[in-house]
Amino acid sequence: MTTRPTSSPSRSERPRPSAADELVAPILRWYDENARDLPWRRPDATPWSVLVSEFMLQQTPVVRVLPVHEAWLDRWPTPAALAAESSGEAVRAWGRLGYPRRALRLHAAATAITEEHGGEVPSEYDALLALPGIGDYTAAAVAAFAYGRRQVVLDTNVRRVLARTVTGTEFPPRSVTRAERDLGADLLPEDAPAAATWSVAVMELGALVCTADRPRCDACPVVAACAWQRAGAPAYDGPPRPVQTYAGTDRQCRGRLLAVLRDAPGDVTRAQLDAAWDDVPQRERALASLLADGLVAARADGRYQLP
DNA sequence: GAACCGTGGCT
DNA sequence: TAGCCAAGGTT
Repeated sequence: MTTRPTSSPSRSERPRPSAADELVAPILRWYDENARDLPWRRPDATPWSVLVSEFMLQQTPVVRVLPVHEAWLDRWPTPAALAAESSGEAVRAWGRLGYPRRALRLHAAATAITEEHGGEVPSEYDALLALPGIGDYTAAAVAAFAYGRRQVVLDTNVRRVLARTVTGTEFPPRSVTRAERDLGADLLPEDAPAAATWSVAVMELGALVCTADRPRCDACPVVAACAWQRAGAPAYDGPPRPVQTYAGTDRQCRGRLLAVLRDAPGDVTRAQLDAAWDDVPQRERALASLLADGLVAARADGRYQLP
């Protein structure tokens, strides 16, 4: 940390002159005392374990990921082990985590890692980003958490914490903005390992304390410095968030059809699939999309199976 | 940028 | 109850 003279131009240009000093150290201390003991955070966790966790954690709560992640690593301890099996086995092992295309992409990523990276999970952001199913967040997260690289990690937790503590709004913008990236880069500690710890610490604070609804501000290590709290915790006044309907949608229909395949030991008949959903046009549409996605395979004998 | 892609727990 | 939310990515 550096001490800036009060007359420094850089100080007057910043809305919160010492945001880094006020936030980083307290949050690191808080994390040291409050971090959950998660398998993919342990010292002996492999980059593959971290990668698998990041795929599974996309839009899925930790508690549901834990048992599937453990079984997955037991069965496929390396990318090559997964790549050696059919993608259908990955879809089956994915269970009910949701968004089963992630299982397909994880299998594809394992194949690419095996064939193009000698079986080792890449440590470079760009190489990770080029893998199937890996976008900006996951590439940064794996580089930081598996390899200790210095990366700006912006997930929904980090964005919400920064929106509140620094920007003073209850929620971040709908999509990541340049301002958020700049802020993330500003706050990131210079030292690479410290930067990685900072990133996971902010994520943890967002997951456990600075939650989307009913944040536990009484337990927050930076409540005194929080711009949102200082402003009186004004209610969110941005555009309404789109309601995510589910019942009766194609997504639910796809889920029902895939569950039939997942729960069957081998292949299934068309009649078995038909029994899972009444609306015929919707069922046809859903099955066609599952086939197009590669989540279901049609057999020559008219039956269906996982790929 | 918007739409789409699962699932289950909570309030 | 029904909306809301959970470590996003792809098209």
